[in-house]
Amino acid sequence: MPAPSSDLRDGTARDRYCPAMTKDHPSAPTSKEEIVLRLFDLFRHAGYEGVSIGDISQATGLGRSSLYHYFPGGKADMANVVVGFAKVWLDAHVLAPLRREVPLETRIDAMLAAVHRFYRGGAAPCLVASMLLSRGRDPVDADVGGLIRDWIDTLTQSLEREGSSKAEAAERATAAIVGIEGALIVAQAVERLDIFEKALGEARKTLLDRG
Amino acid sequence: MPAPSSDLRDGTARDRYCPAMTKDHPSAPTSKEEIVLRLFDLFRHAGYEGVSIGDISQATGLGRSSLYHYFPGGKADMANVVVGFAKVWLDAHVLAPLRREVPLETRIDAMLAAVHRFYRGGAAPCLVASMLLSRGRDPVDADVGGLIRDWIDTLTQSLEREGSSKAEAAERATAAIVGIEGALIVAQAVERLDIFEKALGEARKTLLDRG
DNA sequence: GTCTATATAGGGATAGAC
DNA sequence: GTCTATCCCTATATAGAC
Repeated sequence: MPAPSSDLRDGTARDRYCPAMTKDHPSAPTSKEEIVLRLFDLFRHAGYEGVSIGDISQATGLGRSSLYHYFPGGKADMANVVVGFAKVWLDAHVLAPLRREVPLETRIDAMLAAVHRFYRGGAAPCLVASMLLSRGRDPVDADVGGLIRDWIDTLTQSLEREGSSKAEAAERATAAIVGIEGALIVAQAVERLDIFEKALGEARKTLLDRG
Repeated sequence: MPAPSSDLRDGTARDRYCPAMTKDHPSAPTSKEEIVLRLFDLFRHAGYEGVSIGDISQATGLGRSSLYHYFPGGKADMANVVVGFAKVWLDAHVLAPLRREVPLETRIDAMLAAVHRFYRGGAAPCLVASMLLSRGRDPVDADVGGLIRDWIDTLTQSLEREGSSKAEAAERATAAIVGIEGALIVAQAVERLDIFEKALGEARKTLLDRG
């Protein structure tokens, strides 16, 4: 498995040079945020149990000692930080636009653009789906399901502001997210990214239809 | 993680008593099909890397030696057999009804009933989604994505017989399966099985709407 | 077929020097 | 902060007796 870059960096993240970069990983490691981004990519692709410290060391270019320096709690710590990062990123880029005081269409399109970026056009799996697999067997205590819950809730509230009843808004919000999550699975299973693109379009229709 | 029964047994599977049943697992093991059913449950819930031989031994009540007797190829062998089982079950219970010469509504309802049973009303994850996680890193050579591909193709053909164009039939078939797969993820993430039930209803509408 | 015992590798994690 | 070396546990898999 290669270690693709997430391209989820914020403008605020000024990369700094890291002298530790040495051997058999694709490119130089950088800031702590960059490290977290690579961890995020690993966990979303392989789940908690599917990622080894060796994988992480290779993907980041950091030795074991460095990793345990940044994450004293070990692998569980890393996973929790990754979930926290996802929560922050989701809130900043996907949910925040939904709370703005702009037309519904503008809000939805902003959300969908962020979603497209977040999942790399359907090429990157959902962290929640990947981390759900080991729930109950792993030492990760972060609330992964809460990411989906927050997303549904915020989207529901955004639709309610347009006059929909709470029940109908919740139904549409849920349906849209169900379609996105399902498209990620199916697109990867049959290796057809157009399925994800199509699903985003369907979600848009679901959310805007006589909004 | 408990070891729930799949309730996917065929009528043809006559359970036979197995003397090896001994210690700390929920109920007596039985035929080889019963063993595969338990493996299926383990892999769908935890993925390939998330299941250990110890887990399997406990869930089946079989010692390591017995497991390697039934599956000489070890864990990879077990996973491949499980994927093969899923393929056979899917074909027999989900796809076969779609090929029958009965009204479309009858075909779709038969498929949905089987799907409901297959996923235990949304409580059981999709094997494909779980096994996709380790693809490329594990020794499983079975084509897990092929399960989804076959499903889409058979459903598409079933819709085409009703006069839909191939393109539209494929779109609807894909959308229905996307909704089902997504509902499994979301339902488990937010722990609301009604989301899965609702998704089956939506799939039905998608597939039958002016079919 | 199943058991006990074991081989071998890889996992996560830590110690202590630098 | 990073390195080297190491500890300890678990994992898969096998051998050989019954």
